[in-house]
Amino acid sequence: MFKKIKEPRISETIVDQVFQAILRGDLKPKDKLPSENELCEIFGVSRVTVREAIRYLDQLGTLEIRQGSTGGSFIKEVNLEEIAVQMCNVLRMANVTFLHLAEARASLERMILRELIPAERRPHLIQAMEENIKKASVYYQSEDDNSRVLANFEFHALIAEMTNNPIIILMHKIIVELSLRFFKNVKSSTSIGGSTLDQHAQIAELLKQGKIEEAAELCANHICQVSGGIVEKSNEQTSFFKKPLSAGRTDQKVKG
Amino acid sequence: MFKKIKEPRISETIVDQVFQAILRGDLKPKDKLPSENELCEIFGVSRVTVREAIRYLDQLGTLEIRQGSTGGSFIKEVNLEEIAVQMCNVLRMANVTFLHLAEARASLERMILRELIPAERRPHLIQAMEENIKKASVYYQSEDDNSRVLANFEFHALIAEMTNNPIIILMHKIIVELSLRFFKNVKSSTSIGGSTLDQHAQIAELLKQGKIEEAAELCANHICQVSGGIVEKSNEQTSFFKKPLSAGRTDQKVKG
DNA sequence: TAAATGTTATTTGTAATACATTATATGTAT
DNA sequence: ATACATATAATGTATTACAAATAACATTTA
Repeated sequence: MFKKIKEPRISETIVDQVFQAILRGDLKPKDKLPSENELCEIFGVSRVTVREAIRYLDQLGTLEIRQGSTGGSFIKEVNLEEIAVQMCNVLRMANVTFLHLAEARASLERMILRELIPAERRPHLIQAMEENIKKASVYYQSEDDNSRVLANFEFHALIAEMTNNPIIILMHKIIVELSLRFFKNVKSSTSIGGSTLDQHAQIAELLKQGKIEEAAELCANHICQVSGGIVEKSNEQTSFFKKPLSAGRTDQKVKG
Repeated sequence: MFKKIKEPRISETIVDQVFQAILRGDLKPKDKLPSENELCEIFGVSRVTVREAIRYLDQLGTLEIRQGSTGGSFIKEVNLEEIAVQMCNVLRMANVTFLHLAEARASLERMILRELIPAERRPHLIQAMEENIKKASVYYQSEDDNSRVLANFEFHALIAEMTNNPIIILMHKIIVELSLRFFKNVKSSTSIGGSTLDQHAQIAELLKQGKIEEAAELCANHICQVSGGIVEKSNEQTSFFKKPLSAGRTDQKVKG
């Protein structure tokens, strides 16, 4: 009969107003919000509340905040890269394992290669791939683990970028970003070696020959294979960031 | 050669400490953080700063905050549903159209049905689908648009849930959540009618007969078809939340 | 006794003020 | 003109105070 009343925080209503202004087009990227003090007057609330709202928008990647006399809060263009990083923070505590990531990425890239790249864009993709391979081959000779990993993921990112579908691109970015963090944690990137480069070249070659289905299949297998090797090396560290929760524990304490 | 120095906000370092405590396992779901005042003493900072950190964790879905004498900040289990909703807020400003969503979901579900559901789980899926169809057929007779839309998406969510891969499930949830918001905006859900129900039944039937490939294909086509009808009805409203940015505009104003 | 009502203590939510820090712009002296 | 000091305006943080919410306990009342 009656609905439970849940007063939203004042800052939330402010956030909403700003969002609405953006969606209406009253606020566009590069535009500057009034200063915190001005906003206090505009909304008739304290600076604490205004700042809370600004924090929210900031953390969402909506704002760029600069200090100094010409500083302030500026509306920012949405950046998928940032969103992906943001997502990773959230997912740190979810039960995501490296195998989940590998499985998802393998399927995703196979799917993209199969169905989501218009034929006329394929030449672009192939060219980009070949350039990446050329660049990467330099890194692969060096002993810099990090560069090798990055070059590897760059190759795979090319595939996602070709879709022109921001949702697909974002999903791929999230997976890559999470995978990268895994690499940083386990330091087993040594499993990315010359064979990786060879397989990348093969994929490009297959695409060139119009053997889409085979290229897609090889790509998926390639991901599984590399990931499998890594999981093996890192042994029990497959659990992503977090060991499985141990049983009971109800005391309430922070590390002081 | 040198990296620009960007002093992190104090609150950010606090957030990090809390994160580390969680990842180490010192803080588990249901645990209570010290009260804001206690945290002030622990970290030796003001309440403003502590609250800023708490806000961040809260918005990430890490905390549940309760007021009152037994209130406080409690660590919360990660909830994919919430994350998806959160993501949508971020994506409101990205150039995502309904067609992007439809394309992504069609491909995603086809992919899942094809490759990501272990054979032994298929019976569960089929059963769940049949139950959904039974439930949904009631709603479909009523004239409640909203219920019909929800029942429809529930069917498709079943597919994602069967993967047991949180990344895949999350991606699907994000797409569904965004699609739902679109429906709320354009009110053209009337295109979801009896034929939808029929097609759902067909998909379940095909799966029952072990015709996986055909089921996957039908599912994808079904999504495209329904979405196509909706786009047609909503005409130029395909642009999701935001019209494409008009050309220049550099003045700085908020709606005061 | 039991149910309704009032009281209290604790915790988060908001306000107001002050000062610190940062960064641009402007003026001044060499 | 260049280098340096200064002014200025914005965010970042601290402090104090009070409002509002909420569970637990105490009190009243039928």
